[in-house]
Amino acid sequence: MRSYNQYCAVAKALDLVGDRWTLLIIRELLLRDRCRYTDLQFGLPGIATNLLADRLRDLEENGLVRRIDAPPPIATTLYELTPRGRDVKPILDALGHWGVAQMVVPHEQDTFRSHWLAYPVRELLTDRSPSDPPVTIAVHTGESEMIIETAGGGALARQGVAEGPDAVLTGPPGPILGLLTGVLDLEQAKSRGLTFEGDMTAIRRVQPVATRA
Amino acid sequence: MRSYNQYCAVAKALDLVGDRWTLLIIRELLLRDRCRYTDLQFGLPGIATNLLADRLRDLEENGLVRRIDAPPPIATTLYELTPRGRDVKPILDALGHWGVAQMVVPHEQDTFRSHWLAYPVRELLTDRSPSDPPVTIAVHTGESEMIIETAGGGALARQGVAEGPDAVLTGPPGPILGLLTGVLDLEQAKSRGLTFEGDMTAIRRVQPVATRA
DNA sequence: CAGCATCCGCTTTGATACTG
DNA sequence: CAGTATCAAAGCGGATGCTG
Repeated sequence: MRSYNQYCAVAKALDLVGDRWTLLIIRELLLRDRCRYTDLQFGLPGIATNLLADRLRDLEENGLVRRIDAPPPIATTLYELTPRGRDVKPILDALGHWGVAQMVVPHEQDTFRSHWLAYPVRELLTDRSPSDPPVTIAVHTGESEMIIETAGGGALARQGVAEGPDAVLTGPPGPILGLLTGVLDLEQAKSRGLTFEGDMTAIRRVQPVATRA
Repeated sequence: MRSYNQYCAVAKALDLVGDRWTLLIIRELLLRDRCRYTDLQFGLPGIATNLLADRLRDLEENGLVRRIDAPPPIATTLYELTPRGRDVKPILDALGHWGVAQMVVPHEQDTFRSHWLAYPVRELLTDRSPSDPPVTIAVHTGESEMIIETAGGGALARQGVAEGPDAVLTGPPGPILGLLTGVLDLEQAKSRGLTFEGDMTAIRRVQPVATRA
């Protein structure tokens, strides 16, 4: 809880959420809503367990996180954001929007969790024909199945199993995002480990208009 | 340049701008445009000089900052943001927007620089009667004079000397912001060191509508 | 097993001093 | 002015141990 000691709005914000790992903890709580300590650990590969405990304590003291002692049937502590903590979302959105540019070249040793897809999908993909019935793309990458759906003129990702998807993407996240964003064409993506089934027009529909392969 | 090694847009952004002091350096370069090493030091009270040098090197390597060797008449190095660096602005805006809530209680040992007013003024103040001719408020706090002006339905702060301002605020930044935001009334602000001259209706005009004292 | 606390080697930070 | 050099202290990451 070191402070910059500057009477400046940005510095005051960073005093509370600028420590290493803190914004990523809030990312997890935003993406997964209320969850357990172990869920947070899973969603934050690389964090030391004492650091996670420390940060959660700090966040609780500062009123961004609330701790819920679930009743006997579950008998575990759950963590969730307070309203003030949820207000951090625009900061993460801005970071995500700026950070997607850094994802085009996936790094070899990067870890990955399925639910992280939410940011690039929302920031990068679109719906080129919003008046047509929505399309569904099943994505098999990481630890759990994800669904990408067109909605409200854009595209959203959520966890779940698609019934009768228009397309199915399987493989590592790099070529999957590469194909979805149009940075890679189908052949390039396949050569990097992607398996594709279904209708390519569903893919083309969500590709961003500007940056086409 | 430690990385989280997560294939996630937010983590990738934090890999580049998440280190301590980095976002505040970008704040300075955004607020002051191109400036010298010493100007940055002045705008970043508390930073160690080696850290500033390290961060500037990292930022340059990552393509966010450009170094300009000014020709003989000036004969000094200037730093400025690249387009990619300027794209960080929405992140700082989101942080500033969220962080102003932390400014209502100024801390005793906080340092202050006049140009930092830009964030709370833009985020907090408004123009309650945009159709009327604009008002000007001179602010004397910190090391240089600032002008607050209504414009485009809101209020902006910039460095400069006002000619014939509608009001003049002098004193520490806490009560000045307190009065401007309506958290303090004139008597409370005066008792905390504020000196006020001019027309209170100019102050009331920029006060936020929701949180009135 | 969930939820930490402790210990330890290493890196980063912050303060100061010094140099071209 | 624009940094580099040095060094103590704090923070971090990894491993392990403890408790309900």
